[in-house]
Amino acid sequence: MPELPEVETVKRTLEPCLSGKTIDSVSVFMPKIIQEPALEQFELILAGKKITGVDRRGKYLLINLSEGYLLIVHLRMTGRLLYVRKDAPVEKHTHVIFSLEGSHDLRFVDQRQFGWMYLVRNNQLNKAGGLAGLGPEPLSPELTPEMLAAMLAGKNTKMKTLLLDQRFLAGIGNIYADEILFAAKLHPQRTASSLDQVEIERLYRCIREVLAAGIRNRGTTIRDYVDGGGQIGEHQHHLGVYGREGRACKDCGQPVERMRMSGRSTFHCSRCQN
DNA sequence: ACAATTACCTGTATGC
DNA sequence: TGCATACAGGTAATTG
Repeated sequence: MPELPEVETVKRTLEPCLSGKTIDSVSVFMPKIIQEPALEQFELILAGKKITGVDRRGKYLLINLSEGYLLIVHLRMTGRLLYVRKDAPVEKHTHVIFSLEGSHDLRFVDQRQFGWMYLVRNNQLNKAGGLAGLGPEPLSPELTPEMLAAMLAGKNTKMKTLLLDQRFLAGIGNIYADEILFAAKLHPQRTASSLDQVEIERLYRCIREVLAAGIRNRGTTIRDYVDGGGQIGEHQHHLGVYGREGRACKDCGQPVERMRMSGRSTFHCSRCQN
């Protein structure tokens, strides 16, 4: 569910609440969420650690802890990390509770149980899932149009598939992939190597603009997504094609089409996107 | 290299 | 009302 703009919004809403707080204790109700280390170790190590900061890499949340530890969380489809008062009722599908010093908990809630977390030393983040293999951050200054051109060169993969590949760029998912291609006027089935320089520069600009707009609007809430404070996003009101099958394209009025690519619903306007 | 399918889960929407 | 089916923002593993 959450893509880069949503995870970034969670990060921004949690950071001021968590930084400097000590974790008193941890309760895990769904052991399979914890990938590493063993459950007793997970709870034992976390007790007494202080949270020193919160970062994001792709769709991963990185919670920095004292003594060189790092808690890595991936929300997958329906995961939520919520900063809530300790006296708030424990909602359904609450799988982990971090009891913090003071009045609040950090709770991990996940209806579909796809999310997971790793606790590692902060020099061993290669231990956690696909984190080490992530491509560049789409919004970082290090990504230039020239670099994007080099990444696309010689690839026969279709653009929709490529944008979903976390090793290509980190953090783009099904909604923003469709929105980026619509903004860039590129058909989802175009192959990477077929883009000319003008199209690459347009793609570069649209990747950054679309993701930045998602962050500005505090993420897209279709059904489940909320930020660290439980607030829904607003970007669903600004979507060009995603979820708009049969409705008029905002640019040309022709009905938006839906197809299936890489097993995912893919929306596009066949008049605007070539 | 690239594409397509399945699995992991629960909940919701749709059609009959 | 019940029941079956399809689908949902992600990723990893498997097969072709």
